[in-house]
Amino acid sequence: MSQQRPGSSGPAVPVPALPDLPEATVARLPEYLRALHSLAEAGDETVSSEGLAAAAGVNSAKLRKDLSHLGSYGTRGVGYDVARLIKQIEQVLGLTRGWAVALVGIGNLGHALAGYGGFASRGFRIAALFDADPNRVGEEINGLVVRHIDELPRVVAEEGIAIGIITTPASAAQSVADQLVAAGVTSILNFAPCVLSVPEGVDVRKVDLAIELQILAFHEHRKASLTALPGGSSAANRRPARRRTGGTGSVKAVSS
Amino acid sequence: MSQQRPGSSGPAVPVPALPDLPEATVARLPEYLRALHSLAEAGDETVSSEGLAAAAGVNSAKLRKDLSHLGSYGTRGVGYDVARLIKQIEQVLGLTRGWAVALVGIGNLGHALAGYGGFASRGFRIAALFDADPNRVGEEINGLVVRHIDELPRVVAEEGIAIGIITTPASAAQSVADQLVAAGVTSILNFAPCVLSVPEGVDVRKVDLAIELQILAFHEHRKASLTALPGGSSAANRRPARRRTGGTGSVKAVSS
DNA sequence: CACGATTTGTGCACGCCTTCACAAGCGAAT
DNA sequence: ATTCGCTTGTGAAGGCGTGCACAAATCGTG
Repeated sequence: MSQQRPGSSGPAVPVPALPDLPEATVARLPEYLRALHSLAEAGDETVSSEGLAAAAGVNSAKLRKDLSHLGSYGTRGVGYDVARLIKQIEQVLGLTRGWAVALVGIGNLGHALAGYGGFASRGFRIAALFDADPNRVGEEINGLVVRHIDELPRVVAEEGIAIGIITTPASAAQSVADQLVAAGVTSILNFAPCVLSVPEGVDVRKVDLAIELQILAFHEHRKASLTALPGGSSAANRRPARRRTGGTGSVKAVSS
Repeated sequence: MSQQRPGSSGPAVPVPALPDLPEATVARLPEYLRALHSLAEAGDETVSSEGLAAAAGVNSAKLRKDLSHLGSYGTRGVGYDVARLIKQIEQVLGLTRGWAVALVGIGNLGHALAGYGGFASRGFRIAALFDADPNRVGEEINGLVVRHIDELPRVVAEEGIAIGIITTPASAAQSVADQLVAAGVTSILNFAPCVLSVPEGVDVRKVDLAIELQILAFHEHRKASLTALPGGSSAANRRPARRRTGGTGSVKAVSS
């Protein structure tokens, strides 16, 4: 594998040579990053794969393989240098520059996201707020003034915005997505419960809160019907409180 | 924790025998459900796998396989009966009963979720709001009064709450999770950026908004470095606007 | 009744991801 | 210098999920 690794200390090289990362790994890197920041705050200078895996809620073997994909920097017998690994991951994820983000749809959720502090602390700056409703335009949230969506193209260009967040009702989402794309945005985080149609080259990630609840409901539903079954009290086969993360559980079935 | 699905209209067979659903399928069923509701509103009575797949943003073969897992109800040569399929999926997901949900942490995000209309319309009722801050207790949101978290055990029992949503800061999340579990909640949707530790049998799903942005940033970062590469203007190899959903794109690398 | 058009349901092969298990490598202690 | 304990990095195996391609089934029509 190509494990390019120019001196990282010298920020001379912007992007060494993007390693080929499995999508599953990319999705976990941010979680590792968060865990690392937490460890750094606690004063830890190094951490073992076991320790970091626990903090991130994953399997340690998986963690090691993930890190190995980006030309890992661990020291056998010791572990990983926390500060170094943070820089490495931030580099790979492209977080060394700040990203300007446009937020469209200042309703309930949009309002909350506009005021959410969790973005700024992780390299994202909400650079502009938009809405189509003239009554909302002009309102100030967290130091930002809500603009009319017609200004989108100009502001996107001015601020160098590449990422957009859609928090409009589903009925408006596609239109907003089209406008974002037309304005030059190439990554969209969609909170509206609908499928967006975008041209090749534009990335869309969807977050649907109701869907998350429905998935939980399924498991809840299943658990409920399991307890009311022949197997009797399955308390016996419960393991000694194994700790789980957001991870998936296996879905076993009751035969007939 | 009783299950109980009241005999919905007609269908003689209540719950044949919980089918063994792959987790990936479970995660997609809610999306199909949303698409189906949309089709029903449009007046469609039947839909082909191709049509439904398009509306849900997935491959038609995948859709058929997913549906086949729950003892499919399609008619060859015709398609699926929309109303019937809706009932079927709702049955499997356990949405025939309404789920009472507790929301803990009435900050920016919690406030927004408390007022979010997308839950009620999909079978979830926010039954109670909690916060630890005495200043927030008593506030009324959307007809609900914020209670102190000490009341959690009583209210959970009274309202039959099985699902909890955590929208507190990360520092408080673990403690809140413990309290939820102690009160009898067995499914948690966690918005706090941290790993929760819960006993076996409790499901946790995590939604981290900053992580979503970081994943987008990675792809954006990659796209940016690609355009600045030898290949020249890749405008030529753009396909005629292939439509994508929240789905994943493959992460191809630049070999050299 | 027979036929053709259409669409479902699924066997199969492929690729990705996960997990195990272990050799290689590093540091500390003797 | 050597040994010993610990931890990383990875080869290999297994499982899961995806997508193709096609047989089976159903409806409408003549």
